[in-house]
Amino acid sequence: MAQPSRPYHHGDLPRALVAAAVDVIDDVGPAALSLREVARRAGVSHGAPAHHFRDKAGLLSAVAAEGYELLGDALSEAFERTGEFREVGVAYVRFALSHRAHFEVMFRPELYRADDPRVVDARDRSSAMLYGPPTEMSADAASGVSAAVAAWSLVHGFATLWLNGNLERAVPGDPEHAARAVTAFLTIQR
Amino acid sequence: MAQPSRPYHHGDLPRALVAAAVDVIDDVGPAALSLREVARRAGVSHGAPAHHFRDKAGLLSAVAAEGYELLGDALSEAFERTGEFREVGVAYVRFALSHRAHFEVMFRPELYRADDPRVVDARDRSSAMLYGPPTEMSADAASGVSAAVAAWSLVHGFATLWLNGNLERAVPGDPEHAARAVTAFLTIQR
DNA sequence: TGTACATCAGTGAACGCGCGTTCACTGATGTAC
DNA sequence: TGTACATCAGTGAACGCGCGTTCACTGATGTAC
Repeated sequence: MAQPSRPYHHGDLPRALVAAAVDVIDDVGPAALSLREVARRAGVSHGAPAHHFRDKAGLLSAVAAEGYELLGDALSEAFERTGEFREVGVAYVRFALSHRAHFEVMFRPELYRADDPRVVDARDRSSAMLYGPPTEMSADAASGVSAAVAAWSLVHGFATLWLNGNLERAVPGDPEHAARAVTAFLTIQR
Repeated sequence: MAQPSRPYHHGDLPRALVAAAVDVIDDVGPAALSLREVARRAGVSHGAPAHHFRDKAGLLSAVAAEGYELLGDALSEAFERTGEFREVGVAYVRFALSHRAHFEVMFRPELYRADDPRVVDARDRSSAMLYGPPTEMSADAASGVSAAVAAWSLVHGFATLWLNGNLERAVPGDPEHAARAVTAFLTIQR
């Protein structure tokens, strides 16, 4: 009987490498990620990642793209489920906290190729949920944009501060609950 | 006549090294900073930094501490000058944009020793400006904390998104003006 | 005024390490005939 | 059914690099006597 050990061909190494990269980032942060450690965790030789992603920026571009895709999905889902823009913001925070590695890469564009087509597509799609959710914005367009920027800033700042451990003392409870409470201070008519 | 070249003793190498570190971070970001490059820019041998800061985390702790000190100063100054809590938020954004290197280090505590006494002191002092500015908070304390967290999140998120280039399309003008506009969406009674 | 000594700041050679990248290779798979 | 060949995936040795840290040293300064 042949050993059931790993076959020579992996099957879906690109996906496995992205998963391993997320794993590494959870442990050491996005800047300290090395291709060799990713290969190690995926159980392949250290030359293998270059085959699929060319270099480190290529791999992180895939992580960022996947992140924006997941974020876009999460935001649409929240709006469709509740019909409330506020819940889109809560979903943004929930995404950041539950996909920390993706989130951290996404907002460090110097680490990957921000003009990668898949990244651009996915980013535009999730931006659309933040700037132009499928309801009418408030009367004039400029203040509508400002309102969207204010909302985005609020939830992005909350998520960032939470991930950095800056809110632990002030907001000891469940972060999602706290995020919902914090969005109550925004006055956005729609 | 003796050459007016650099004397053997520097005079204030610790200060020069922190300044060089800020310079390096402006160029390559806080994660890619190396002690050797800092020493190179300060014009000393690569062994010299260890004399004053022990290691990289030590140097970055000094950058973070200086950052929190400058931030605390900026926030108090804004409140004393205008008497408006909103202008404290605008000052927060102004600080982040004009001291990018400090700001980026401050909010990446994994890069330095967050329990360094000088860091703790300076951080507490600037936190006090965010959480307990010298006016009475709104009626009940809990919602006062939430309000402060909301305000901090808003300006922190705005600054972070701006620094990452995420707002360029939506908010093309002067960031400080945009920041002031965005804070208008916060309803905080005081 | 001068000498000896302690202290501190900065030097530069040396070390070992993990990294990214390259490249000739081998294993596995699919397809044409 | 079988054989030859092309293609793709993954290997592993090799390279050169910049890094952090260590350490014996040398230069400069201050102080005691």
